[in-house]
Amino acid sequence: MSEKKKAVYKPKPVSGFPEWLPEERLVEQKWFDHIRRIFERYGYCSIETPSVEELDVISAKGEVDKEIYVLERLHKDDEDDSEARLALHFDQTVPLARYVAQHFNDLVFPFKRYQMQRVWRGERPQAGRFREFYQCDIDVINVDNLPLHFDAEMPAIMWEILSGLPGMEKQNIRMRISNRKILLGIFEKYGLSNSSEILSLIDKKEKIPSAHFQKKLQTLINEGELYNEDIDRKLILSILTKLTEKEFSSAKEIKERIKEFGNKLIPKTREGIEELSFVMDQLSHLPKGAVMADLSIVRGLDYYTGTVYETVFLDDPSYGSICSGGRYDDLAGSYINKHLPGVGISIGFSRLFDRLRRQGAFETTRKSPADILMILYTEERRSEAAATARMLRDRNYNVELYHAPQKIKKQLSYAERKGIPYVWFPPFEDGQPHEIKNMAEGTQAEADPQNWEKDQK
RNA sequence: GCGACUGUAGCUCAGCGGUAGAGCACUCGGUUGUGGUCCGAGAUGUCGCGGGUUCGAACCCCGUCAGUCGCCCCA
Repeated sequence: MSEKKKAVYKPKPVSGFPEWLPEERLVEQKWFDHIRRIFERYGYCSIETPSVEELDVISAKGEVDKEIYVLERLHKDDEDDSEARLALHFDQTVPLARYVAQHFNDLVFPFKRYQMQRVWRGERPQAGRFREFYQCDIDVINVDNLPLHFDAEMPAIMWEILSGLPGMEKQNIRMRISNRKILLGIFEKYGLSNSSEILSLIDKKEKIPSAHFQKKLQTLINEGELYNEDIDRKLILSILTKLTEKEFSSAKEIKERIKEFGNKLIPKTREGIEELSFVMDQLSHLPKGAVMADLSIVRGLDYYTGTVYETVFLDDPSYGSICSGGRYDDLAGSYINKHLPGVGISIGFSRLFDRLRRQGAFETTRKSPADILMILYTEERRSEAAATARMLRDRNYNVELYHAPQKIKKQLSYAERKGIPYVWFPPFEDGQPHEIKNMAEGTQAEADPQNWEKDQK
C-alpha cells in the first residue's frame, strides 16, 4: 500500500436539499403510505408529472416572482437555442393545469387526483424552508362549475391525515379558512390605491404586536389614494378591524359579526361570507378548534379566488403553514380554451416531517426494515439458515440472513445496532430446536418457523 | 436580493500568538453458543479557502467562499 494519502473531496450537505438516514427514511415512507392510503380512501387517483416543465408553461400565467431553477446542459453550444428552455416545477398546481389541459379528452370530470412529488424553489433555506422538498397535493377540477362541497372536503381529508401521522399525536395544530371574496369585495367597493399593501399587512397580522398592527393599518388606510372621494376611511378601518381581529369557530359567529355593516358590503363580500359559512358548517364534525375561520388569511399565490386554507402549529405559528391551498376559478385557462375551476390543498410534507424529526416526535430506532436477523453459525449450516429464512419470508416476515459466520456476539450486536427486533437461532446441531430471541425483552424461546408469531404490540 | 452571526476530527465543541485537544461515534480485544453496560487498546484533521502582519498564525488584519438565523416570500 502506498503511504501517500488519497485526495478526497470532503462531502458536505447541499443547503436546502435535505436527505435522511435510513431510520428517518423508514418513518418518512410510513408517512407517505399513510397519506396515500387516505387520499385513495376518498377516491383520488394518483398521477405523476415530470420534474421539469417548459419555462413557457410555468410563466404562462404572467409574471413569476418565484425563484425558478432552470435546466441547462453542460455541453450545450453557445448558439444552440433551438430547444425549449426547461425549468424544475416549483409547485404541483401548474403542472396539474398543464396536464389537465393536455389530456382533457381522456380525463373523467370532476377530475380528482393526488400527487406526491418533489418541488424546487431557489429561495434562501431556513428552518422549515427548503430548496427541494415534497408536497402532497389533492385537487379537484371540473368543467364550468365545481360544487362548493369540495371546498369542505379538502380540509376534512387533510385533518384526517394530519391527525393520524406517526408523531403528530402531541402536536397542536389549527387549520384556518378564509374566503378571498370577502376582503377583495371590500377593496372593490372602497377602492384604495395601496390595497395590496394593506392585504399584505393583514396577512402578517399574527407576526406583529396588535397595537402596532392597528396603527400601521390606520396609517396605510389614511395614506391610500381613494378612487372615490366620498368614501369614509374610518368605515374601512372599522370594517377591516372587525373582520380580522379574531377567529370564528362557526358560520353563525361570522354572520353575527358583520350584521352591523348591513348594506355597506357589496355582493361579492356577502357571497364570500356565504361560501365560508357553508364550508364551516360542513366541517362542524371535526374536533373543536381544529378548523377556524380567519379572515386575516390572504395567501400569496395570485390564482386563488375564493376559499383559502392554511395550517399552523398553535405554539409556533411563525414556523409557517404546513398545509395550505385554496380555490381557483380558472386554473388551466392559459393552456386550453375551457373554463376549469378547481380547489386544492397541499401538505408541506418536508417542512412538517423535518420539524417532527428535529423534535424527536417519532421513534427512529429501526435502521432496517428487517423483522428478524437469521444467525449464521458456520458455512456448513448456511443452507439450513437460508431455508429457515425463506420459510419466514413466505409467511410475510422481513428476514435478513447474517452475511458471514462470525461470532454470535458480533451478530447480536449487529441486530442491536440496526434495531432489528428479533434474532432467529436455527438449530446448532441436527435434531435441536429453533430458537427466537426478542431483543427488547432479552427473552429467548424455542420456536417453529412454520407457525411462530411475533408479539403483538 | 439585503442584514447579523458562525466556519477546528464523522458529530458536538474547547483552544484565541509558541509545533492540534475533549466528549460522543467508530475499529479491535476482554477465550468455549448470545447484544445493550463496564474495562483496555487503536484509528481519525490541508483548524473553510487565498493573501497579509509576525522569528512564529487555528488564534491578529484584509478578501473570499460556505453555513445558520432574520427580512422578502412561501409548503
